[in-house]
Amino acid sequence: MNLFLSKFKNKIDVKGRVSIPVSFRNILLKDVSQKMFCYPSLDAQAIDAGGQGLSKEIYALMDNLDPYSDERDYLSTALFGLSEELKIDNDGRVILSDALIDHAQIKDEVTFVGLGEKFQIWEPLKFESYLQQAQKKVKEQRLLLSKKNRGI
Amino acid sequence: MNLFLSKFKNKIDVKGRVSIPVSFRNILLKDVSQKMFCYPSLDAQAIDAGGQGLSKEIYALMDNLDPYSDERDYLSTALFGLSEELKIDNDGRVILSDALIDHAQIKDEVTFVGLGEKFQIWEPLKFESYLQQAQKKVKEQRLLLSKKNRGI
DNA sequence: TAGAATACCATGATATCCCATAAGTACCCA
DNA sequence: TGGGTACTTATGGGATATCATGGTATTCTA
Repeated sequence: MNLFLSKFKNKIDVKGRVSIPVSFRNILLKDVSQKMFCYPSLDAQAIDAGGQGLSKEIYALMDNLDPYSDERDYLSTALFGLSEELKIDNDGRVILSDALIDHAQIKDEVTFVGLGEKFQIWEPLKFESYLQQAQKKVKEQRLLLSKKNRGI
Repeated sequence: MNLFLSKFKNKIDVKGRVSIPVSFRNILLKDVSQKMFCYPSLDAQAIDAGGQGLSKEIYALMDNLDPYSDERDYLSTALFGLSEELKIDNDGRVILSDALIDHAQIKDEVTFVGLGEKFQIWEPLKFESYLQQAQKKVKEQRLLLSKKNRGI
């Protein structure tokens, strides 16, 4: 099982190119599409990204919704309207669209964060503060967890 | 079953490499991945580490949570975002990431401490004081217990 | 044909590989 | 039992490969 793990901070050059960390890249390049699927994260100021698995997951999620519901309209606008399949170039780089950059408030550096079956792309400082928040929440809930799962 | 036992103090060289104690290494190398899975310990200033078993345990823990909950987002960020699968080189060494070194306040030496199914990596002095504290706690517990059950 | 997108190349930093060595440990046999 | 020999392990160092990143050339397209 290949998971997106760890975090990496990379630069965006004057042409808007950014290197995908090699460990993430290798997972993405196993797909036939050779693309990076991404869309604005629904609850964070970040970009959600992954391979074909993630794109299929999103399609499936949409399929479960009532075709003429507001919910579906909203989701398909929020997700598909702004989602992209970015081509990975020969050097393992992608160019993020203006819409995605805008959503995540990215400037000239990004932090890639592995989340298992997908990953996120953040503006580095925004991620650091989110991480602190996440760690705090996890610690608060750790007592609950440790009763079911020893030692983690 | 193979358990991580005992403790070992090893050096970190100028390239950041550190030898995994051979008894630990042999357990890790039984996995196909040939990797050491690790992440910052949630409750100690140390690194938690182990083989694929540990990584699967974490993955299973995550799988039990609602896919679109805040709880899952926080936990996957704190765990997957900060965990790593370090490659073990031909000489049985790994290179710890800056983030891990930072968390554990490691300089140029580390203490590997076996904890059964996983192990921890500590800055040696920090581990010694933690150990003393732990032993003190154990003695206190003993006194309490021995009043009810003589001779434990 | 200009501008943008894409492919191709260059480079410094760093990780990885491979070999050397010293200290320790196990082993063997007189 | 003692002493020597062959392994094992931790650690150091040089050579090589990889990666992120910057830049140039080529192709596409409008």
